[in-house]
Parts: sequence; C-alpha cells; structure tokens
Amino acid sequence: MTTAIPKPPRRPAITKAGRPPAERDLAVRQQLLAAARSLFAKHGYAAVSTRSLAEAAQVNPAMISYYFDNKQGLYEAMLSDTFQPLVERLGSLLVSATEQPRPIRTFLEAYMRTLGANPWMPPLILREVVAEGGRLRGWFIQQFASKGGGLLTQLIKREQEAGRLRADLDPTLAALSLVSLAVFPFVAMPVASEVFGMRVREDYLERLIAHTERLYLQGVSP
Amino acid sequence: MTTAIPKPPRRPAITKAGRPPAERDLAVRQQLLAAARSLFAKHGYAAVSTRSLAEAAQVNPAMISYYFDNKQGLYEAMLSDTFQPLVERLGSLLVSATEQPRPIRTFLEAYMRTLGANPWMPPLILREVVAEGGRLRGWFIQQFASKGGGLLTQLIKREQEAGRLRADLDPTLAALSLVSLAVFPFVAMPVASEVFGMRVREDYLERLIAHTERLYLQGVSP
DNA sequence: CAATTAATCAAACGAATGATTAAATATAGG
DNA sequence: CCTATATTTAATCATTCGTTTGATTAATTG
Repeated sequence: MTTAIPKPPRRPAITKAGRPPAERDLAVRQQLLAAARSLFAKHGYAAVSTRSLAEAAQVNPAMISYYFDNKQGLYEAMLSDTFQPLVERLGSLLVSATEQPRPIRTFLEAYMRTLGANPWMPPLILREVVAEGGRLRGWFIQQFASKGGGLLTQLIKREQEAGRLRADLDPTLAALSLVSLAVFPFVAMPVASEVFGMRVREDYLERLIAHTERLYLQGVSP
Repeated sequence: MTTAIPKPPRRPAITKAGRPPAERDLAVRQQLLAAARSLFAKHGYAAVSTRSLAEAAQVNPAMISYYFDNKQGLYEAMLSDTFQPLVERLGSLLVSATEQPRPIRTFLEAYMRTLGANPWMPPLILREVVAEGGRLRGWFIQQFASKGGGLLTQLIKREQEAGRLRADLDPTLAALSLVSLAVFPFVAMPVASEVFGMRVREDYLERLIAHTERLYLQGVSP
C-alpha cells in the first residue's frame, strides 16, 4: 500500500435513532408487508425499490434487512403471508365442491367471491404465476395440479359419466373453459370495464356469477 | 475549487471501433428491436437492463442511444413495430366478422389463430395492457372501445334481436365471456398445460377453437 | 441499578444502471 | 483523392440501487 488513507471518522450523528417507546402502533414488520403487497402487485418486483418500499411503509430502509434479510426476503414473506392461506382455501373449496349437488355453481361461487373479495390477488397472480418468469409458478402449479392431479377435470369427468354434462366435450378443455370464465373477468376488469363501457354496480358480482353459470351450462343459443 | 485535478487524458484507445464494412447482415436496429421484444415480454420493462439488451442483440450498449435515444425509446419503438399492425388487424377482423353468416365462429377463428401465431403477444398484452400501470392500456382501450364503442357487444345485441342468441343474457357480459374464452387459454397456457396435465399436440389450436365455439353456443349441459 | 438485548436511525458503501463521450474507421459525395 | 458523414467502439460519467455499518436509545434481564 502507498498512502493508506485512514478511514474518515464516522460523522457526529446527531440523530434521533434508538429503540422507540413501547407503543407499537402497527409493527414495522406489518407496515412493510402491507407496502410490499401493494407496491409489488402494482408495479412488479424489479420496478419497486427498497427505498420506495420503506417510504410507503413510513419506515427506515434498514428495517428491510433487519426483519427480512433483504428485498427478496420481504417479497417472499409477503407472498406466503397473503397467498398461502388463500390458495389453500381455494384448494379445499375445490375438494368440497366435489361433494355438492351443483358442483359447478359451488365452484364458481367460491372462486369468484374469493377473487372479488381480494382485489390484490388477480394482479399478483398475473405477475407471479401467469407471466413468464413468475416466481410463484412452480409452487402454484404444485398446489393445484400435483395435489390431486386435476381435481377439476376429474369433477367434470364424473359429471359426464353421470350424464349431467355432455359427453362429447374434452373434459380438460371444459375445465380450462370454466377457469377462463371464472378468472379472466377479474384479471381484465379495469380494461374490460372501459372497453365494454361497463358500469360496475353494487350487485355486479352476483350478476356475473349467475350469468357465468347460465352461460357455461346452457350456452348462448336459444 | 481547491485542487482542480486536470481530467485524466483519455487512454490510447487501441480499439477496433469505427464504421463497419458494408455487409449489414441484419441491421443493428433490427437486432435491438428483436432482443427488446423477446426480453421485455419475458421479464418486463424494469427488469431488463440496457446492457442485457445489447448483449442479447450482440451489439454495443451505446447503439441504444444512437438509434432510439434511450431505453424508453427502444421500448416504444418495439411496441409500435410489433403491436400496431396486429391490433389494427384485430380491429378490422372484428368489423368484418360482423358481416359473416357465423360471426362468432369467425371472431373466434380470427382471434385465436392470431394469438396462436404470435406467441409473444399474450405475455406482452398481459404486462402492458392488463397489468396495472401497463403503458399500453390507454392506447389499447382506445383502439377497441372508443373506435366503435363496443363492437362486440353490438354484434351480440344484433344476434339476440335476430333471434339467433338467447335474449335473456346481458350482452355486455356475454361479450366479456366470449373474450374470456378466446384469450385466457393463451395467456395462461404454460400454467394451464401443467395444471391440467395437457399434452399440447399438433392439432391443439383447431380443437380448442372448435371446442370453444361449441361450448359458447351450446353450453355443457346435455 | 448495571449490563445486555432489541429496535431504530442517518450515513455510507460497492455494485449496477442508464446514458454520454471521444476516438476510430468505413462509406459516400464532390 | 480528399473531405464530410455515418456507424461503431471502449471507456467513462452521474445516479440509483440493495445493503451494511455504527451510533443511539428503549426495553429487558439479572
């Protein structure tokens, strides 16, 4: 070494740091998780900086490292916090729909109500499952596919064998169509409402569910 | 100023820069546009660096500034290059479907074939139109909504009035359902094929179109 | 009460990012 | 042939990014 410059002494730090008085209004951890869910859903992982997360949560950036190790950790914690319970619920709803007298109506009710009640879910699914490179895709597929191997397809097959559904339809495609009708309206809602000039009213969800069941069962022909 | 260090002289630059011999195999501009379409569709705008774009295009990073001003410019050039012709085509296909004897079949054929033939389209639509904050949403909505004010809805209304479609369905919702069935399978294909354990075969597109028309018209009930 | 631990802060660090520059060189135009 | 222009290069710049640091203070522990 030639001129080993001695590290400049840390500046005075006339800060107001320190452990805060114990009236935790809403734990820093929770504020970060909430900000993460909102921002990541809206802009995507790469487009959200740790500084913007900290600002949205009204928290010091260092708190991300402190509670979640790093940005990726916060992201994953947010995903399990918000997704796991819901996906598990959807999984069991699918199982129980199998035992109902009108399984398709039951399926549509459960899924569409859940999506309607958790508006942050569709955009997150879009980004993290459907979009290429989504970080949840593998896990999501496991939850729905390997766990029971296409329950929905089996349900439709069973209904066909019982003579309650047309037998000339490919059950896999019929399942895909049902999911399309149940999910797409929520995913595309902001666009669809403008393209089709919809006014989303109070009873919109009810009417959408009823419409979807009718259409799926009987089609549009007179 | 205290010790105005004189700018260190630019180093020798024993480079092989300069205008290349005139055998433009595939213009730098085109390589950049191709790389942009592929990378932006796969990872999203923010997640793609200019360096990775340049590397994918096998081109010097400075070429982005040279041909497109900046990253944003390359992005927008790529969008108009790849989207505008297709969206215009879809718009006119919708108009002409109106005049066909089986307008719904015609609509499904046109849209599903176009989506199937341009596999980069669904993910890009997802990111830039459907996802919140998508940069194409406004323009896209204009193309489809303001230009004719819900042509598809009008088409369905007309078919209802002619007695060829059930009159008890909300035409707006019926239009939304048709789009759901036509678009979602392409958007969700990578996931759906695994969740439903599909093997996507040669004639998959044909079968999907036929299935969708049958289902939409007649439903799944026997 | 003294020592330790937990939680927070301002500041800084190194790496990566988008962008620009000056040099270099082939081509085009007279 | 000479000059002006177009296209490319390596190097550099300024900024932002994710993360770490060390100081600071409240709470907890013994």
